[in-house]
Amino acid sequence: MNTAILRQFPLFRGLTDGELDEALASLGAREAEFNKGETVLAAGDASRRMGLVLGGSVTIESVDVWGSRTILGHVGRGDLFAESYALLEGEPLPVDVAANENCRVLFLRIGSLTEARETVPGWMAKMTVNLLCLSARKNLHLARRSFHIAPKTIRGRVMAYLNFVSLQKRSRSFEIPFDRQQLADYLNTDRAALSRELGKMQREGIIRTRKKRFEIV
Amino acid sequence: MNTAILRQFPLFRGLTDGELDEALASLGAREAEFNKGETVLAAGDASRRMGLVLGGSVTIESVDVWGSRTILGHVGRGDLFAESYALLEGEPLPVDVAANENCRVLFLRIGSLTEARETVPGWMAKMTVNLLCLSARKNLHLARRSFHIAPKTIRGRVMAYLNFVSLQKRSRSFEIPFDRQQLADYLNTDRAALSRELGKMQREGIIRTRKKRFEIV
DNA sequence: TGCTGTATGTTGCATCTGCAACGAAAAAGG
DNA sequence: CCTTTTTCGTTGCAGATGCAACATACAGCA
Repeated sequence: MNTAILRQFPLFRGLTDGELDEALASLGAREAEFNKGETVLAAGDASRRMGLVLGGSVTIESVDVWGSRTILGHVGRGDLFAESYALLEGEPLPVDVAANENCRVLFLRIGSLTEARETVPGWMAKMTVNLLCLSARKNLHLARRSFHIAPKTIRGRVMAYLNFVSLQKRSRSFEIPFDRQQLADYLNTDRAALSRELGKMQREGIIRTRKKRFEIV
Repeated sequence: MNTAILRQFPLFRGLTDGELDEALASLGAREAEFNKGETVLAAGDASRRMGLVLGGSVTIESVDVWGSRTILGHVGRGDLFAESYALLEGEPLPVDVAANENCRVLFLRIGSLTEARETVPGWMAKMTVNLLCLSARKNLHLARRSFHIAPKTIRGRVMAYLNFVSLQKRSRSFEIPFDRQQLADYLNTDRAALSRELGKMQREGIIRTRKKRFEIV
């Protein structure tokens, strides 16, 4: 395992070479490769492992009792998955994780981070802080999206989202990181209906848009 | 400040008396009372404080540029608010926090928890772990709700939610913690439309329900 | 018991949305 | 330059949803 590469990831930020080795050993680090379509973690898994995507990407999906599959999100290089479940006892994984393309994953049993102990090794203190930051950031994104989806009309959602990006970029003219289909998925709506509403908003002079570029009038 | 009471809260779990005192001092703990309706934290606040509700409850709300207010959530005794923003630099608070009723709040500047340091005091290690657990748990709830709201029809949302509660309680018959209005709010839909759909599902024999009691057939 | 306020069910209606299908435009690839 | 693929806009239509208004059931209380 190439520790030089691992240290690039936020999860291991600040760790010395020695600490990184200790950490990997203590957390039962195990690297694995998956081909596109293979199952990385199955729902119900109680092995308390989280994953760090070293390369490629995985998909979080849910299969309900009727067999219909819902994509809940994508996780790319450098990002974690199943970390909340790995941390909390008694929370079985409610979703499946599948390889979105050929990918490499590092599994870590991070449950031990939360066990009470007399003295805390340096690597553990640092990784706990790193995990806390990552968790807080994921929290921010989840809360933000939940806010953008809250309005019951497509127009309301579009406004909430564009308003947010505009504030973030400090400009009334900006580009969004989504194409139409992705924006529709993010806003939990239909692409055609989204296009229709965007067209209507343009005709009303509220916004101007071409492709990923938007302007709020 | 009554430290005996504070130690009941998960945030301070495992801290000794001495550690708790140190922690409160180092984090600039400040207790404050608010009357119903008063602003606890205003959007844009960059003071990097998080809040712990000691008594009563507060409301997270957002006011958009048109002045319309949206309730994003309630935070009750023992729960935290604004912790993700307090932890992450450069993330201004995007929402308002207001007193839902007369309440007492403990403010803490927890940003220092993430600063690199040579030696980590005991209280800091413990509180970091506690915060990590709380953050992970909040994450779980956010992800769960986002999953329950993902279906585009009311029926789909109801099924997703009831399916989850049923699995959690390991029974096809159970009570939910929401009344109709609250369930509608949680599922991001209209109460009347929800009632209509529940009635339809009953006539179709999919479920049986009276008040908060549900049975999946 | 009777009164009152709250929670829940019901319904009409205008509107919105999902879905499917199609064509144009742009991008990608030879 | 041409072909193929992907992205995007448009539209018809059936069905779902939000909203408002009202009826009913139920619980708390004098």
